[in-house]
Amino acid sequence: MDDRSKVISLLKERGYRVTPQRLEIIGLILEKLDRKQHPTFNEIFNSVRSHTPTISVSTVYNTLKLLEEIGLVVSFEYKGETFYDKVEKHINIVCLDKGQVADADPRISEKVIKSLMEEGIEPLNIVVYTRCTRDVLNSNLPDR
Amino acid sequence: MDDRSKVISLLKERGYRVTPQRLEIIGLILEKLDRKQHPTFNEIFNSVRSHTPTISVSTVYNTLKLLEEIGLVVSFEYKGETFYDKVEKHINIVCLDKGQVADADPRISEKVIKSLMEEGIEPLNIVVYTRCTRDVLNSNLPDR
DNA sequence: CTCCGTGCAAATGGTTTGCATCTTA
DNA sequence: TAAGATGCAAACCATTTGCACGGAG
Repeated sequence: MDDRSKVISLLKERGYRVTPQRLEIIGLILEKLDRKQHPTFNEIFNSVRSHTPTISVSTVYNTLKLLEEIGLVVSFEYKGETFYDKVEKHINIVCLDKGQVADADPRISEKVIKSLMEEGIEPLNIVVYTRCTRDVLNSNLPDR
Repeated sequence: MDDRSKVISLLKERGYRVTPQRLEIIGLILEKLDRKQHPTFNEIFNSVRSHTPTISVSTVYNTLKLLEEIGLVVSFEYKGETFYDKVEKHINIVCLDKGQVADADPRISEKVIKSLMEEGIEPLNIVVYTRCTRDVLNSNLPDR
């Protein structure tokens, strides 16, 4: 069962309705996250709008909040914008110089998360702010 | 030489003027950070205002940005608010349930920062979002 | 005396809210 | 058909901007 189907049954389970708008948003955000992107609200809103021009901001906001609540995505804020991300455990590196966001090397993430878990901290999302150099961001440069 | 004096000479060095407003803000924020607080913009603004009622929002914003630039503080955003913090290396735990912010146990922070540095990442600020339990936040519960 | 900094008010931009209308279950 | 979702516009709130005035160097 893929993520999309999982989310749909989760929605039904918890008494939320499955609407075309929600399906559209779920499909698009999963697509972006699969590509290792860290989409902002506006990026998500714009791609949703390009498919469904009448959809409203409030619907997209509500849906994203819902998806966060049911554990499909996590979010964090930077420079006044909300970024969305997959729940899968990893570290987000925010480059203070360029304002870019990228995943840290999985091996680093694994090590750090292990340290945290050993001390009883279950991280849902980790954001590390740094002055980045290319080699830190590795090959995971954001492609937006 | 204490932090306050260091900042003042840094300002002069870089050609920034030392104004009574800046001194006031620097004094108050250092006081809060020394108490292990994680003040928001509004908390800082309000205490500054209570001492200097005519100071403007823009001055406080400008000064905080300046202090971040010269490396006195770091900041991160959560639920639409900006939190300020000391630069000293440590991990901030944000509790998604209660919206509280607290420092992680120094021993955990040390371990995690060591892992990051070993991989060439120099963290200026680390924020871990979690569903907190009292024992994770330890004795470092925020006192605001 | 000259810039830089300040204060004020208006503008901006992301997010939320209220409400009438529509739709899922 | 009834509770819940949607779309729209207005409201909100944190932050930024423009500009005349004031003070640090």
